[in-house]
Amino acid sequence: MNSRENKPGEAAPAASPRHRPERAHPVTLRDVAEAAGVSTATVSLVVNKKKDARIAEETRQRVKDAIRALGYRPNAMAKTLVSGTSRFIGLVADGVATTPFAGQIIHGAQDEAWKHGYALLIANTEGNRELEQDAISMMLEYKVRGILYSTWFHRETDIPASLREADFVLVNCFAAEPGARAVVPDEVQGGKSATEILLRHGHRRIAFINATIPAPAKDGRLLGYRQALEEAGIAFDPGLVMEAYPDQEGGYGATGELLKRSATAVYCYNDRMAMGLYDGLREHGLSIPEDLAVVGFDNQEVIAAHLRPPLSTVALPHYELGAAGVRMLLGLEETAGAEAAKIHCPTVERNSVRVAARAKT
Amino acid sequence: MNSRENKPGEAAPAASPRHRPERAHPVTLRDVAEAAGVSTATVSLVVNKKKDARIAEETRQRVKDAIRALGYRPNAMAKTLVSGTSRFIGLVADGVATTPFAGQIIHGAQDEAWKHGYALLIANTEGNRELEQDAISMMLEYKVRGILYSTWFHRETDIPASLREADFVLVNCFAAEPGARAVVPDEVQGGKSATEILLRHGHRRIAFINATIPAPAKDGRLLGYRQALEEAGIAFDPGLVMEAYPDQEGGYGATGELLKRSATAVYCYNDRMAMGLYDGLREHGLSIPEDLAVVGFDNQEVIAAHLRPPLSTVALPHYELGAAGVRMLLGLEETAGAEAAKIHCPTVERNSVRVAARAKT
DNA sequence: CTGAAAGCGCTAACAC
DNA sequence: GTGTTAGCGCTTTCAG
Repeated sequence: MNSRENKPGEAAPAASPRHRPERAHPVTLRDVAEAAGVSTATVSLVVNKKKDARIAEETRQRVKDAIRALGYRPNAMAKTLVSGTSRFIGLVADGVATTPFAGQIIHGAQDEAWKHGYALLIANTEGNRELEQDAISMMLEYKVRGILYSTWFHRETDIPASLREADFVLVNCFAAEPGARAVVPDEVQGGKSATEILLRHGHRRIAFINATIPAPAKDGRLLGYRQALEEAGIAFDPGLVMEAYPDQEGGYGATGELLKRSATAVYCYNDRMAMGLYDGLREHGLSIPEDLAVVGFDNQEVIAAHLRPPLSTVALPHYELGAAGVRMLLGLEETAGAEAAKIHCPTVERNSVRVAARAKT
Repeated sequence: MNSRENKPGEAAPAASPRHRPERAHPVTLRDVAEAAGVSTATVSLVVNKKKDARIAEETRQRVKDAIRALGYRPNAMAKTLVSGTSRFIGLVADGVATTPFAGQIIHGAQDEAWKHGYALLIANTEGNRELEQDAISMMLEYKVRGILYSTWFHRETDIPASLREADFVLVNCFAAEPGARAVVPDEVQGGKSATEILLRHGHRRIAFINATIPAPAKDGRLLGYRQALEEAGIAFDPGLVMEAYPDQEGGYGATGELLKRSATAVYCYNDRMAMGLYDGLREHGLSIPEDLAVVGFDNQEVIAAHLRPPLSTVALPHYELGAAGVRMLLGLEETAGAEAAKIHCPTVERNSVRVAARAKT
């Protein structure tokens, strides 16, 4: 049935100009063995650089030459078949590839996986349950070393049944059930850090525009704010916290309310709100940071770094989440207790906070 | 060395609370065959739903039951080993996972690949030649169906030698050498569309702030601008085109120059410049679109959709690039001539252009 | 030091 | 309709 025309041994001089180099690379271990006049076992040993196996230097060289001459490539599938587990790590995401900054989860996972000799197999499920199921099945069938199950924003999730057939860790999400390994951003510390930037610059009346929609981030960032105030010996004033939809329009819309509070600084739930707030403040003829200092959250590069003035904020450690997820999967990171591991959210200072405006109330 | 304690055969009632379900799933085709009292060939046939093979309904059912009962999963590696080529498509990127919006290339490729039964194997090389080499080797060893070689911004590239060992297509980049399949955005059409938005609203004196750095986008977008003017019967005025660094600061900095040109509308090389320009214009007390209409390019969601007013722009079709790349690789898309396929850049109208300001020069 | 041979799990002829 | 069998390319004892 096979209708290849090249007489074996002939170099097949550039058959079709483009398209598949379909000469099907039939160069196998055996071919190399024959060419070098040794057995396949020997070739296997030199290919895998087994330290213990003592091969005559002369033989080794002969094999290496043959490999080069024939353009041999090991067949990873055969290798995996024998060993039983591949060098793949699966990453199923409900939308990280879609959303701007969370692509960093992929990036971090990929770098870390690579570092340990693993390749990333990704599947974007866009939240589609069925697709997700298929993706996990596929990964299982390809004998992945384990699966990273990630979400594009920090939230609780349930664990698809088939996921349990593999070694897995949740990334940027967590499950109610104890024992499921997970890594998430440390929202509380982040909120605390954000507030502390302001505190450090002498502000005492600091407003917080929180999100309206429930999420671990909403609770955590508020808690961090309160902790920071408390440690600074400032009483928590509920009147200083507002809520708005967490995007530019929400931030813009909150301007009026905010100004009634006569705060000297404001900490926004995220950078997008801060961006809207910038516009609102400008319309009121107010300038940042002189009239009001502002800090955001997320460190959404395109926005934060290029607002005028550039926005001080706290970064969501997406890259680290991906990397830590891989490390945890591979058992390189200690799994502390039953809790999800919390990744530190670093502070990024720019110019939207400088001197305390009319500080000291 | 292995110190697992479960007696084999026992259901292992939640042995270790977390970590690997290391029961190594040794359920093979043969196991199913034995359980169902048929041969492996029969099981293989029902698993792969071969239409032609006529299997007694009763037998088929018995096999299915056995499969379910044992929790059988086919081993994709073994399957691939037999067939010679996997259901993988490799995607090597120099930074798409890193950059905000270009992650859409991954997304589009993944969706399209999945649609045809392929999974995506990705590798982010961050421009590192060596890493790139390793990534390609790995993909070759895993017998990928083909490789998508992509760049995070549209540019010329050279083709790594090992890439030729596979079936490949360039995505968002192109090679000097003819015959290499490639898919890129249609910059000229994009530039033309951007200009036409303005034209359609009655503007005749349209400025263009181009980028300072050389790129296909720089040339293409300018050409499109000129074509649009020409078709509208407007003479090209070199005095109306400026150049600036293509980011917020660049756009902001170009404000002064722009205002000297007394244009009624401006088309910016990208959304980031437009964002900076918004700030500049505002400082001059000018409003958009009344005093000046503006359009951008890229449709960088976080920015364009949420500026005040929301920015009209032309989208870079990243998702489509990824999808078209896969289609081309699979031979589903006709490769027209030796040229790279050009993907249409759709127009996204928002409110930064409305009525012609002081139109008619 | 190197070769022979037995599989890894599955598919595809080809019998029966 | 269903079973037998010969590999796919590689690793790995076990002999020699």
